[in-house]
Amino acid sequence: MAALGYVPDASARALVTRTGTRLAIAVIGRTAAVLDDPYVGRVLTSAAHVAAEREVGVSLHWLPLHDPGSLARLADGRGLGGLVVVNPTRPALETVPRALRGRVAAVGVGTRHVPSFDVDNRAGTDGVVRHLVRTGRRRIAMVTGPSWLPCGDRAVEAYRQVLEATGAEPRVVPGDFTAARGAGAAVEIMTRWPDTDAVFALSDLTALGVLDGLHALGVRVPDDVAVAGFDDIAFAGLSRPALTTSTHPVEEIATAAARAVLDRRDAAETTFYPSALVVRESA
Amino acid sequence: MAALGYVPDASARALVTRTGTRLAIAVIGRTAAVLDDPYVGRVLTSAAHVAAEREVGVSLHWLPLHDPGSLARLADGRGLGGLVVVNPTRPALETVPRALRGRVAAVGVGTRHVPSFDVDNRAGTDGVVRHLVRTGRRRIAMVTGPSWLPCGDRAVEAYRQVLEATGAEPRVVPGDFTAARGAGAAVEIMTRWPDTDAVFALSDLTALGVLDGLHALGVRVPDDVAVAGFDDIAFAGLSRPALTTSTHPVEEIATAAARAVLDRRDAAETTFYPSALVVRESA
DNA sequence: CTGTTAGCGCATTCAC
DNA sequence: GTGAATGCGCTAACAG
Repeated sequence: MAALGYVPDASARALVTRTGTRLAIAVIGRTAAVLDDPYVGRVLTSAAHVAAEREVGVSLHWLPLHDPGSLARLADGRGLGGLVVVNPTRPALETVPRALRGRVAAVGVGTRHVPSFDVDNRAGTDGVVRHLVRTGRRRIAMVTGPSWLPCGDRAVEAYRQVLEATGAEPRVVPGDFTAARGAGAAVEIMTRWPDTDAVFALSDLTALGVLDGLHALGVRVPDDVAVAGFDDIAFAGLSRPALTTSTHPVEEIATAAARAVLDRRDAAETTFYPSALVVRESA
Repeated sequence: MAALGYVPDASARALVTRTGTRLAIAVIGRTAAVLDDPYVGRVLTSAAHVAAEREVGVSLHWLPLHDPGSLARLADGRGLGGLVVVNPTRPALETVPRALRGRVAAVGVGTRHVPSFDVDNRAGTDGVVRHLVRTGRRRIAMVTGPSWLPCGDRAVEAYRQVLEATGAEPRVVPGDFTAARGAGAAVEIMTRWPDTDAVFALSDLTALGVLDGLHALGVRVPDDVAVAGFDDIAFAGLSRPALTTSTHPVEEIATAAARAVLDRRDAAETTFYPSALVVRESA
């Protein structure tokens, strides 16, 4: 039959199975940091590409962080073939209705019922901070992500552990993934701890902002202070100095999440993807 | 009835109207320049957001440039609620079947049957080049886009006209929208015309590459040579020196194109969106 | 286990 | 004009 070029009609199937023909991508958070994040575009692009093979489409939903009902409302809608939640919080995931079990995946932390496809932030951070230590840095500061993002916890923990091993005090400053905050964080760090010799930001955009902030302070990178980012966004290699960072297979992660949902494969509770150090000029 | 919260079922409607529940985004070209272009992500994000309101989804398709049949094959598939073609060539648009008339839009050049939503490249280029002239530059070179991209023609034409008005000779070098090519183009330009005092690239990524190339040659920007880009990508404001460019409402354009298709509004043959000069440090 | 049938929710058609 | 019937292409439930 397939030899005759038969292709099932997605709409008809969706109608009768009451299952919908679209894959919703829900991004938690509506701050500028999230809206402008190229990361979301990469996830969406990969998902839309996977969806194309299955005759379904993807839709994008930005959900407010502090409205627990919004995810449930989205998931209740008809026409939903599946759901991929980006950067979820665990409480938010608890609100997805049972009916969607097996058709939900998370890019970020997951729960017992929602399989997670995520970057191994712990190992990634460990790799970056160890690189800083290996190249002679000892007074290393870290700019974190938004406090509500659970994925940042593992990274901060890894940073603390490496520093503890070297006997150094942690110097943690809160960030929000924006470049503007990076510039501010740089000033804050150099004011509080003037002898800082390295800054690790949990976001490339923030790291680029740190580069800017340090430049404005007259601090040379990497001579005086090394700077490292996280994610390896497209521009990381184009900044001056080119940004040392850790690269993540975002496309691969998003593709796997989309496939897991569309193919109703029950994935492992958590699948970690490697974070790989990319040494450029800034550290 | 709507007061009772009635929402039509998209799948059922799609089934009976044989019209599909997804909006396909077809991107013409499979070169690295297109695949890595953040522009596509922005278009897709906007389209997916519009689609979300309509209970439909979007799918993404990268079409080879030299396979005229690919667009027709895509358009023939069922499940297609509409089609938005990004960066189309006119011959490619001619291949979309009649059945889709009224449900196709182009982001880029259009045809009689395919309404176009596009940046006013002519006015944008005019604005940038005039700015260079106004700030004292006279020997201005231009790095174009891929030759097959029709949208570049208007820009090159505008560039030539401004230069003609100043009595200067055009210095046009072919580009491909990549940063790597920008670096190469910079070398090429400074070799062929060593007295060049400004470079305008029809792509920010290329302009950033030009910045790199000039830096390697020991040329100071903007003191020796001014550099201007086109598009105002996210990183344009973060490069050093920050890139002077022209900003485009990509989200607005993509949203309008998606709406035109999904709402079956017959749009004007061409809708131009403004290109607005953003003066930063590089020019 | 194979073959048949009812019906998903809507738009279109036809009868009135 | 308003209202009932048909069928889009498929899956699930059922009968043989």
